[in-house]
Amino acid sequence: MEDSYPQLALDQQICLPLYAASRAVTRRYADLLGEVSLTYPQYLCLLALWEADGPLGVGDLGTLLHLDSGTLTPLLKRMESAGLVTRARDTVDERRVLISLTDGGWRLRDRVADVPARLVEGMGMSERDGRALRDLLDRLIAELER
Amino acid sequence: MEDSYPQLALDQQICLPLYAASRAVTRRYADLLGEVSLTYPQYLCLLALWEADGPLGVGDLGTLLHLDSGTLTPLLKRMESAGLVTRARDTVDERRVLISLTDGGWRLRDRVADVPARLVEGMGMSERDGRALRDLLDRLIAELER
DNA sequence: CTGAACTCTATTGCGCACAATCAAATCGGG
DNA sequence: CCCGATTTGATTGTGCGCAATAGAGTTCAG
Repeated sequence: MEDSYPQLALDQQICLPLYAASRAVTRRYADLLGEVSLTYPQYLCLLALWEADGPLGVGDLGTLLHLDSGTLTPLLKRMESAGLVTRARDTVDERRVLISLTDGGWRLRDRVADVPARLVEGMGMSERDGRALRDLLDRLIAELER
Repeated sequence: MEDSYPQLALDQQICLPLYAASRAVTRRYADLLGEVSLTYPQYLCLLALWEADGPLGVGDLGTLLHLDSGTLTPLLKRMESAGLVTRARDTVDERRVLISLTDGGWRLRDRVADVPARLVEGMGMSERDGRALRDLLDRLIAELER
């Protein structure tokens, strides 16, 4: 066996579990969100808009979700086609496009209210471990996005 | 403010940091791997092949990296075009396609040997926290893939 | 007032991810 | 030996992610 590159061993990498876990969670969300024809990033946009309780610019959503306009623009257009949001130029600053929830977008809130609980249930993780994980990840993000 | 759906608050979700951290790490890898024209999943394939020290089937790679053939087939064809691997039917079981490293694929090993160290450096995470994070993620993956 | 710098979104192009489907090869019970 | 079930990889179609670029709108120094 080759041990000349121990630092390249697959099970030494922290990146692979992070990458695999993220995709595994996304797949689980896809199962839960398929019932209401939402993808996981679309669901995240709705979370942000429900919480903001008012229009958000594309850039605001990008900041909240760490996504850029190249991802968000087509995603938001699909959500507009699905009747979940409207897109309108800000009359004050016409560079901005304001995303607002439609009634249909608001209505979905009830239908996904149980999703977080159902997800956590499938993760088999204690409250304490969950907090520890979120804490480590938040620190990692802060460090990497400097 | 709306507090009727506390479980839908963005900062309560564990999914978002996981998702954002994974993409942040991938972006960092893209910076490091761009020098040798590798993408992050391609780099993971190489890690697996270097370690196996012999041909792997597409399915073997899929198991190791938690990826399926729909992702791997075109990815491996691109790596074949780049002269890093060869793809050949297994003469014993002709359903299988064996992926082997070329000399060019082996040569990259030296050129990326410092990547893990450079990544960890930018993550600003102690050895202990790194182990704790990997441990939590491994348990999460095991639970979600049941 | 004006033009250069800056901000914000859209577009393009490429590379994943993955569900669904398919076809070829292999295996296994009868 | 044969046929149905299983395994394996390829294909197709949709939806992200993101770098690079473009272009309209805004700001601000001079």
